Amino acid sequence: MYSQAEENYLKALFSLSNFNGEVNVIDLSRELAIKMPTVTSMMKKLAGKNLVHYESYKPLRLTEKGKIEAALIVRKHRLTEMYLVEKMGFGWEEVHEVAEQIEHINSPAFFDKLDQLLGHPKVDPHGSPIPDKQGNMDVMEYRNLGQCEKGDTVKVAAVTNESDEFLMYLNSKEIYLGLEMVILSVDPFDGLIVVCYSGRSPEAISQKVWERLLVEKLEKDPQNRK
Amino acid sequence: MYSQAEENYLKALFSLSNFNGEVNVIDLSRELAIKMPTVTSMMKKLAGKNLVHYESYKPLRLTEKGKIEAALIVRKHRLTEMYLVEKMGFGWEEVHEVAEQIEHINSPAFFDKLDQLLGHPKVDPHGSPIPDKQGNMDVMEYRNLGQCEKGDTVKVAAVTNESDEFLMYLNSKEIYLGLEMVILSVDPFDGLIVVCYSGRSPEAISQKVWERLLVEKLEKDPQNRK
DNA sequence: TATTTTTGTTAGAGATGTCTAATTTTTGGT
DNA sequence: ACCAAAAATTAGACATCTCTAACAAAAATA
Ligand SMILES: [Mn+2]
Ligand SMILES: [Mn+2]
Ligand SMILES: [Mn+2]
Ligand SMILES: [Mn+2]
Repeated sequence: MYSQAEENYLKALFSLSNFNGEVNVIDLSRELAIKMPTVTSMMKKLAGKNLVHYESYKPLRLTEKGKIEAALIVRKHRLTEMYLVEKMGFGWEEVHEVAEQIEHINSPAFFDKLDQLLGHPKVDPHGSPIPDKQGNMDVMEYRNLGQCEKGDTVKVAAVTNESDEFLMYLNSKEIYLGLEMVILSVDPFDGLIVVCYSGRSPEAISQKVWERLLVEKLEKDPQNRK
Repeated sequence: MYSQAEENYLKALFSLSNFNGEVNVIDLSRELAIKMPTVTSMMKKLAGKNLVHYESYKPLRLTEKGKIEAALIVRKHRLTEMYLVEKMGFGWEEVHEVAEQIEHINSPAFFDKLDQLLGHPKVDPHGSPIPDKQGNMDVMEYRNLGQCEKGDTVKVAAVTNESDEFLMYLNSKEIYLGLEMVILSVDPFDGLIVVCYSGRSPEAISQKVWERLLVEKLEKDPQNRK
């Protein structure tokens, strides 16, 4: 239906859309590593296909149709990642690149099968929600580790960066989705957070790392677990 | 490494290469449904990459490098088809189109994983041999059903056409790879072959169908098999 | 062998998606 | 309000892959 290039622009617009849904040309340009004039001309093309609202010098916005089409590509990407991890035995640090390619495959039957074999999963291996077949995506209400305080018990719910270096760093620290950790201290000066998990000795987490971790805050009730 | 277009030309050249390895521009043009001038210019480009021997008005030939690259794409196609059928539950009539796309994915780890999960299969769901990682492909010595005679017992070994209509026709007749059939009669005039298999009542097979079936001739020894 | 048909090449153009250089508009600081 | 910096657009070019029209070579036929 849409070219691979068009799909990549839609997906980038979708992920850059903030609360008001506005995206600047320069941000899209940086995200895709494509120069601004190229972005501008593609935006005019997508506007012609009713996928983007475009007016000169105004911020970009996806149309309703554009949002749905983008979400459907994100769906294919995330189903692919989930299948690669759950059914084929890849690590969560190995799947983003190849999913970036497989998401452009045109075969509804193929992606329906992934979804079926996975039992209609709601999140991908990085904790991101998988949009449904209508293009609706749940908004997850996770918080940043930095928004927690000493004494909180939190559960790792998602990562906001999929680079293999970052994920391999987490692997080396034995940090994975679902892991529960207790916050021992938060340093307001350098942003260092010390946590304890899995019965290991306390571990310092730098801001660079915790900025990329989303967590769920658990009730302070150590009784009813472990 | 190579573009999707280049890969499709390589694969078509590979499959059209007959005993002497020569392919005419017009045949490649028909196979790919691409006009002859376009084919000529792509051949010059592939010759520049040392994948094709090209001389004006002479038949086309893949270089050794071209043969290997082509075989490696065929390998990806056939591993994909095998995985879709064996591990995901697709029918053999559903997989060719999507494999046509997935074969262009650039991810050695992905195809190595398919190969490993499948236990290093030697043939695909249509009975075609899967080239190894060096690009070597076995030459199967199957014969056409038309080259058999009354009384022969044969085993269906491969199909030479992957259209879903043909494969669904075979499905409807309960003909599949590995099926053994006895040839009851061969009509030299209209090419009709009557066979018996699976304890069913005799079935007439038209030339259009048997031309697309490759079989293995079994020893005439009804003793050691049911 | 001469003619016709088939096959293949050349020339020129269009669609897509990218770039750089130059210019314009908007934004932010003084 | 003015100026400088940042952001965005316009203009023009290029690579890739495709096409049609015209022409040339090779093969088939008479
Ligand atoms: Mn991803
Ligand atoms: Mn992509
Ligand atoms: Mn196939
Ligand atoms: Mn293909």
